Amino acid sequence: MAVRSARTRAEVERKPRADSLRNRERLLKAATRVFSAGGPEASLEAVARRAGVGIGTLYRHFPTREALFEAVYRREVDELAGLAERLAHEAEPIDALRQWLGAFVQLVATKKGMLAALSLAAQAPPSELYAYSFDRLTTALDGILKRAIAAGQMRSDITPEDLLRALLGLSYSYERPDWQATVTRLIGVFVDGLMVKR
Amino acid sequence: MAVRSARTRAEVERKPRADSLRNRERLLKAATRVFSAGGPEASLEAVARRAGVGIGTLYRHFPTREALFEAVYRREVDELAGLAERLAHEAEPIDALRQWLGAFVQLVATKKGMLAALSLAAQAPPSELYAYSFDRLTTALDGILKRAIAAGQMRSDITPEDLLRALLGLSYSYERPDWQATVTRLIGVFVDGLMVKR
DNA sequence: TGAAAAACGGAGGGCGCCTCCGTATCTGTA
DNA sequence: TACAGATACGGAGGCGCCCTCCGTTTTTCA
Repeated sequence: MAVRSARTRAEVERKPRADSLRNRERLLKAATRVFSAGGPEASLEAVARRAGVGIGTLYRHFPTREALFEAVYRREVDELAGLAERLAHEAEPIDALRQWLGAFVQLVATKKGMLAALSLAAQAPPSELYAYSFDRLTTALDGILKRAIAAGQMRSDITPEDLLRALLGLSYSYERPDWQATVTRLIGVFVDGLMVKR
Repeated sequence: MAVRSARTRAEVERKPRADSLRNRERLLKAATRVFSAGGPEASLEAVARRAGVGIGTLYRHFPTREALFEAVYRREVDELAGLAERLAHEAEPIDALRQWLGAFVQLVATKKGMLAALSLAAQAPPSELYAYSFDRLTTALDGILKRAIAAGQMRSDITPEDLLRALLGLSYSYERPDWQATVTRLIGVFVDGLMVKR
């Protein structure tokens, strides 16, 4: 008697192992530094080394380079999306857009890896794993765009995806001397083009 | 006696060896195909294999990936630049610009590697080798821009380099289903933004 | 025709990708 | 506290690519 459980299995969720959590955290920290220094094609083995973890462990936690990227930059993406949502309510549509774009450039200035991450996300659809980042941002942007269009201030044939891609593309000259000014200027031109004539 | 030469050396240019010329040609042909299929990071060993040539030979002819790229796409660049020069004389400035941008997109559609090549050129300055392509295009574009600005049809704070970079960036969503339409639309928006307000 | 110059080609050392599986560690139960 | 099963670890190993180096082959020129 007292043998209460017996088949309790299969539906019982164990809590994640402590070492697993610890390693995941270490990997994220290491990846942040390595990507930030070495760009999007930095060596994953270097990440594992820096984390003090076997390469197998890295791959178990993050099956693809993309997955690791996304995990590293998810927080940034969330913030960016949150800002868009806030601006959609608090500012005039066109201003909201300009402010958000400015914030984006600002962010890229400090977290260069993010641009690479999002660009990967924006590329080929095969990267199913990226859905999160890209969706999150386009959805948030959509709020701003819809209002601007409804207010008759912006042309209606540009989707949030278009805008995001354009933004990513235009930002791609980062890594040059005066890039930030240049990119800001280019984005300004683009926004001017978005505004309804007159 | 009869020993006429003796120190004739050092200033005498021999004609290039026939096999060298032949191999160079083969490599260019192979590279064109391989880059076009595999994108900018295609394997150089694959190029050598396809050319039926040793890897050492490839490296002797083209010491860097960039050098090979440039050699492959130099002809295209020249054509593009030539078109810009012609358009600068034959068309209304803004039209000339639109036509040239359209031609660019068209070209990228068939020679995808070119986009990668030019993008590399537009990146970090270290790539001395790219100077040619980038200079050639910006110079040619400058003709169109100058006229448009002089005619009071275009804002004056955008340089040819800016425009080229923007073009490259905006084109970067190629490799997706409907990219050509999208890119054309985005470029259209950008040009609208370039035009002097009303 | 033969010697010197030029070019060839691929082996080899290094590195990164990713998989696979024997071993070590942790968790829940009694 | 002890132990069995579940879970995670780690790195060796196979593969491909990068690039260099040098012994061998081919071509040129006199």
